[in-house]
Amino acid sequence: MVRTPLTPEERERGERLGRLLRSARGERSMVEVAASAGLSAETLRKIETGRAPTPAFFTVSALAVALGLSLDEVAQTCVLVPLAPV
Amino acid sequence: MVRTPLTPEERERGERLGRLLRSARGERSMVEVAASAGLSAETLRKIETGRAPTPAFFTVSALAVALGLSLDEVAQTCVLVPLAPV
DNA sequence: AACTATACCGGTATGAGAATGGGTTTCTCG
DNA sequence: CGAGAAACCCATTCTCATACCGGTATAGTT
Repeated sequence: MVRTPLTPEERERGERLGRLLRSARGERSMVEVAASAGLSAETLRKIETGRAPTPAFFTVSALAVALGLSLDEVAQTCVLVPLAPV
Repeated sequence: MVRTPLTPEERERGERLGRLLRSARGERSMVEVAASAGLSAETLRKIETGRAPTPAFFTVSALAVALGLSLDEVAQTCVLVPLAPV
């Protein structure tokens, strides 16, 4: 096995990331935010809809800057799923 | 052109990210940190050496957790390169 | 009704991340 | 000297991110 396919958990994580980014976008248009972050609107749409569940680090970083988000908060929101609590 | 090849600037950015992660690793071994972050040692080595200049967001996120780094600081350190100074 | 803007969707193409395995070097310790 | 760890390097392979295209749907405006 060379490259493990994405697990359902990873896809759910991507969906959480997408929902977070979309809510942060608010009323602004996809085209505007995507241009502000330096990526295509199609890519932004796929990330927001969860169809690109594991985007590149600097892509998310640019989006966080464009949306005024903290990367640490973004990561925590997406990763901190209730798994194996104490 | 469907997928633009990485520019030299993007590769330099990846090298900065790699140097930052390596210095944060300190005396710990690659195998240990990679296992702690849930990725292979080869992948960590490629990221540290800049041969994987645009790693996935959650990969860097897991590394930041394993190394005790702030994602925002990581992003700033890598993106905030002295370009076009006054 | 026609036009515009926005977003969704499927398909296509390509570059690159991620993992594996094998090989090499260097260092340290028994 | 031999064994082991640690890091580097290369080749291969699978999967996916990114981008562009065309088409569709909806809502708002004129």
